[in-house]
Amino acid sequence: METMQKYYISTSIAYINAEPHIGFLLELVSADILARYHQQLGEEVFFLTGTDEHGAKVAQAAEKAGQETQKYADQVSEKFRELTKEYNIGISEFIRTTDPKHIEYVQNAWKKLAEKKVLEKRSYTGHYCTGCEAFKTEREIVDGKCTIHETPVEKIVEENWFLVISPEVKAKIKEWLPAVYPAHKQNEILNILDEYDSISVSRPKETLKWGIEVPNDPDQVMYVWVDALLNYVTGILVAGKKIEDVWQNQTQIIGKDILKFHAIIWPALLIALDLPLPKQLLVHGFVNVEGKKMSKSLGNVITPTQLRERYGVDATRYLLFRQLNFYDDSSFSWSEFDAIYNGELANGIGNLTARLIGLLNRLPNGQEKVVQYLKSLDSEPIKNISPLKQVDYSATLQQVNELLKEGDGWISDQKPWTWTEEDWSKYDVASFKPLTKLFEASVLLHPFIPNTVESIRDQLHSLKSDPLFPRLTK
RNA sequence: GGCUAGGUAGCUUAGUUGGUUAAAGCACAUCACUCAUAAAGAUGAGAUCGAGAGUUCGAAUCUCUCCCUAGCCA
Repeated sequence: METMQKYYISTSIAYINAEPHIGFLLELVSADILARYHQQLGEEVFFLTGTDEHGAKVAQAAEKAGQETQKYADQVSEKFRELTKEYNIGISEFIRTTDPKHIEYVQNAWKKLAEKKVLEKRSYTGHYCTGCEAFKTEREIVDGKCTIHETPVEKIVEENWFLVISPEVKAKIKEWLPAVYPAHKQNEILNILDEYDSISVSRPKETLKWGIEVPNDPDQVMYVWVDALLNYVTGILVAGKKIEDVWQNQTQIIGKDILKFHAIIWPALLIALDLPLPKQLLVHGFVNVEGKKMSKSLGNVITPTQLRERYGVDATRYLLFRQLNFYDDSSFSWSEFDAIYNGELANGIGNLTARLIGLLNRLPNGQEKVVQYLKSLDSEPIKNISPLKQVDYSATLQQVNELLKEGDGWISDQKPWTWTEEDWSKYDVASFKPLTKLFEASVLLHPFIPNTVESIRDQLHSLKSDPLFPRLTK
């Protein structure tokens, strides 16, 4: 028997020191679109997301909230899980780095790293910023303060475990670079790669309490990134599956801020653990708001719930990929979202569907013919030419709009509302172009707005129309 | 300071290896229409393609210098 082609897609896991915002929503939806597209292609899809819950910042946030750390983590993690439900994100598993299975695997993995002698204990002197959870270089410190957080850095001398990035590992990473998209990110990695021979991967317990203990060295706690990255493996175990059954044909989606970790530490870990490197690493940009960086202090944070309340789930999913540049930084603006909502969703696909159904109702035995015709259409060719195959979201939506335009244009040209019964009898439903175009568009749209595509199908089957996207009035 | 990406019509963007009047959508103006969610259609106006210099018969596209934006690294 032929085995199904497999597809493993993951987002980065969200750090729980803040609540979900539009940036993480974008990442979740981007993964969901690819997951649904590969399901359309008949592949067996495993889709993982989750929360990253260790590190000093989480402990601090919990303390500030006056809560026990684990309770705090439970609570914030739940908000991210709710987000996946709110936006119809079809995940297979939601991994939490405080899951006992995760912790157990990470400790075993560490032992394996130790056996392979890629870990070394050394003394380290540095200036640490708790805000960044990282040691800072002299340039990054002004007047003894971190330039990002403007809080004092501490001078620290301590014993740390280091992950050695050997020349062999570097060579393997270089070979793997074509997996990184967009391609220009590959150069960035090459530059960074030369600068690291080893990376500190643990901290003394007294400075970092909230984390996974280093096996056989109870005074040390793992650096959050070692712990966090392994979620991509442990998520499979938590889902009750075997690693080798899922760990094939992986696509990982991350934000550009964590490229370094995914392009150096992560491959180094995988190589040491004898696991293949990901097939594809997609790196997306940041979402700014009206041209400015989104931040709590500016008070311009856009939440997923605000978007849903204004546009609804599917419209938001569409707008995110129509208006924002996934692979670059881009700027969110309410007025742009409104304009595209009205222009392409209400006036475009929504209106065409209603218009089409109105006309098809004039066709003698219309409903029966339409149902039969739709049944006979084959969606295979459309799926296979979808630019989603090249992970090109915006080209896909552009194609959708061209199809809809063709459909609308045909109606305006042929003026079927002027046809007599005799005229109608000359047309069979298969040559009614807008119906075909709408069908093709809906196949391409399915991964983006699955519920709406379902409604379109239902409305065509019943030939009763109901506005898919009610116009925004202001 | 080094590196990466970007700077194209009011806005958001396309522009493959240099080649005829620089493309699309939104917004705008005019005309026409009424099957549809006060929607759809046609036409038009709107760009010295960040600045300068160079290579070339010819550059938004290649080279150099500079300016601005975002980011990564030291």
